[in-house]
Amino acid sequence: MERKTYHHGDLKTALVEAGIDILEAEGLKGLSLRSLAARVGVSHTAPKNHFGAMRGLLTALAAEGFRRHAAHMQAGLPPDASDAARLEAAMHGYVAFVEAHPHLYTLMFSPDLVDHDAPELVAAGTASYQVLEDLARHLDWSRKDEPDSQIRAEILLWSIVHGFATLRRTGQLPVSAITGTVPGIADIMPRFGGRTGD
Amino acid sequence: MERKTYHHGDLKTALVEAGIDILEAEGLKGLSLRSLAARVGVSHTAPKNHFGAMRGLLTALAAEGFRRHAAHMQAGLPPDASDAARLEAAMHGYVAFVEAHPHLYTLMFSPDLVDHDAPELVAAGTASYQVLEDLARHLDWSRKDEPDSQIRAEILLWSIVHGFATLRRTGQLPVSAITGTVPGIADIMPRFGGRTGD
DNA sequence: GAGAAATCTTTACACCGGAAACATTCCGGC
DNA sequence: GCCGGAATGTTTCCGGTGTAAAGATTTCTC
Repeated sequence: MERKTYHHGDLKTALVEAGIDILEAEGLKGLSLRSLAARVGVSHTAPKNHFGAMRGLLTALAAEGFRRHAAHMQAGLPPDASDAARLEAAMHGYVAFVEAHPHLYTLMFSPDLVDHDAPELVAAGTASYQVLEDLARHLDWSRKDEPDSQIRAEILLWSIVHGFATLRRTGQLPVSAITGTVPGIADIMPRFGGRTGD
Repeated sequence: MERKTYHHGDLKTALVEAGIDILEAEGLKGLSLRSLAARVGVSHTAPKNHFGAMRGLLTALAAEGFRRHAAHMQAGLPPDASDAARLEAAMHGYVAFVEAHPHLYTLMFSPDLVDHDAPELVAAGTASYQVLEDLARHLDWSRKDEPDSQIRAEILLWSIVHGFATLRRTGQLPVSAITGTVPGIADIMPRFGGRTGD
């Protein structure tokens, strides 16, 4: 990739986009500062000006991943459906995103590769979590014997969807008619005990 | 580390032990063939004879991780307790192991680093999963409207414990009185809908 | 005990992330 | 309009990494 001007113009966003492209095409092992810089048409030390070091770059990629993750869930919500149906759709979207972008999702949950305190990453991750939380809030998870049942239900919900998606992504779950299809998540939702209001 | 003989004698197991030590002490980034070989007192190409390449070594470490994971859950089971209490104990043991060995557990679920088809790894992983499955089998998860409720319940169970543990490990869950303690897992078990037989 | 196989070392290579010094461009204050 | 500092990008160099190839040493097998 060539360019005429000494300055790139919008190198930071170009690096993030190219980085995600490489990540999705070749996985983390194919993503190096040098391969990335070459694709954008820049020297391999140019990214340092924008991301500090490799960790900063990966942090930016993870943050962008969270933004796309949240947007993907939002985009798949049926506008006029019940709260339960909307939550179910978000869970489907969650799992589908992981299946479509396994390497990106893995990076998003790789605290050893990423600066997990970076404000951009925290904001994006929180916003992503909020999609599920907002939908769950409208359902009634209360149990009289549990004072914190709402937050517990949210954590349980997130654990299920994250756990199921990562088990599938890591190939631990056999892909069969029972376990392989994303709708399996919805099928087990009635077990929650929450009254969905249908 | 020095040695007198040209041949090490039991290099393979020594490499696995030292590899896990490094992994737990310094994380994956601190584990290199060279650092590992230096610790064992061997040239950095010696591991190739036993593991082929880095991927083979990491696969062996992951397999050993699954064996220790299963053993840790087994060791914590109360012998004379109810089936539900034993399952609950196994879930606690599961989460506790992840908390105690975060880097090792991450490696165990890193399909990009590991040869996920290696017989040794498949066997160890299956055995680990069997611990939970065997305990869950004794409980009644049946729902008349779900033909595959047993396998669905197992997957749900595994998703919850794996999801919760990895969310904690990756620092996504706030560590508070509500969400930070491992017993939180047990608290939400009644939501399963399974009749625990207590 | 001799030849084959296993194990370990040495050497070399391509690639990597990062630091440092330098080149070029942009931009705000005059 | 221009000028000096700040951004941005390049070049060069360094230590570290995994792996391949060839040679050294030991063990195993017949």
